[in-house]
Amino acid sequence: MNGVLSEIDLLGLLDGAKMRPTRQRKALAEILFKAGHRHVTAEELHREACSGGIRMALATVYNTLHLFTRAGLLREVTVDSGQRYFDTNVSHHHHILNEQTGQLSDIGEEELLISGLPEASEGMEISCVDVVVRVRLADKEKL
Amino acid sequence: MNGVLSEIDLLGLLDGAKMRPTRQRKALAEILFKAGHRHVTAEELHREACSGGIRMALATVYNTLHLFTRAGLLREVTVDSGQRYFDTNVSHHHHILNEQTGQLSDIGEEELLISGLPEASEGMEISCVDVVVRVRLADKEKL
DNA sequence: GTCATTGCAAATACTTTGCAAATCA
DNA sequence: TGATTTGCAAAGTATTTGCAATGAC
Repeated sequence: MNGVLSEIDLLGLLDGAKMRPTRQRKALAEILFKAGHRHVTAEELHREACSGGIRMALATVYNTLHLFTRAGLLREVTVDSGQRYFDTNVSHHHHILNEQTGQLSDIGEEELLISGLPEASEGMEISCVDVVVRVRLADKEKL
Repeated sequence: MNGVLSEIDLLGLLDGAKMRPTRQRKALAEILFKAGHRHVTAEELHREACSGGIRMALATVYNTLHLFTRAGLLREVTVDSGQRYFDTNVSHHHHILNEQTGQLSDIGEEELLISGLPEASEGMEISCVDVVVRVRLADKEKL
């Protein structure tokens, strides 16, 4: 079954990250990792957990997202100055952002070729290059 | 004098944007536009204004930044989920971000060549493509 | 049973709104 | 003078912290 993790996998995931498998963490890990790649905000994830009947403070969602990120299970994506997005795809890649809905999707790193990148200045190194393609509804009224 | 705007220019700038030349706006416009291109956060700009002896609420700085942005005098840059940056260079271009200091600098649009961009899906159009090159102090301890 | 770790209330950081005061015609 | 616009206090979001309660061993 593509993308589906069993209970065992979730436990292994948490254990590998040296995190105790609490009720809340298991619930969040399941939502995040059970079905393919996802992009979530803390608020969305919290809402989903609540819908699933898991009582949890929003702050716990934030704490868990940060712990997962530190453990390399998630990656933070910066596309909005108002909200943090977390991506379950931790390999390096780029993003398409729907400006109207806030919906994010992936562009594989290998799909884009960027040339002309400047040298990092003396003593500095490039840590990563992020591309965000912003899209919106096409303007039908265009003259 | 390279990059220096006279009082007349500042007034013309505000007038062109149909904004009344209040004491606060003139002060902020002077800080922003008197010397080449800048990248500022509201907080930084407020601090500078205060240092220059111009009393002003932080909220006024935000309001003015938004008004300037709507008037096309500034452009918002998204590189950090925690803070809004405003850029006095309103032509389309890319950025280098120093992850340690938060310092931003420009990469001209013509310097980078990006190939392999996906088509916008049906009914959508690409509004812009933003590249952020994140740099940090080179790791001298590298093995 | 112990004690590192968790989960969440309260605090903080950042930004926006609503309206009294100021400004221009 | 009256409509319009401004500037800022207060309110609203988004996120982080500190510590009492918990739960893994």
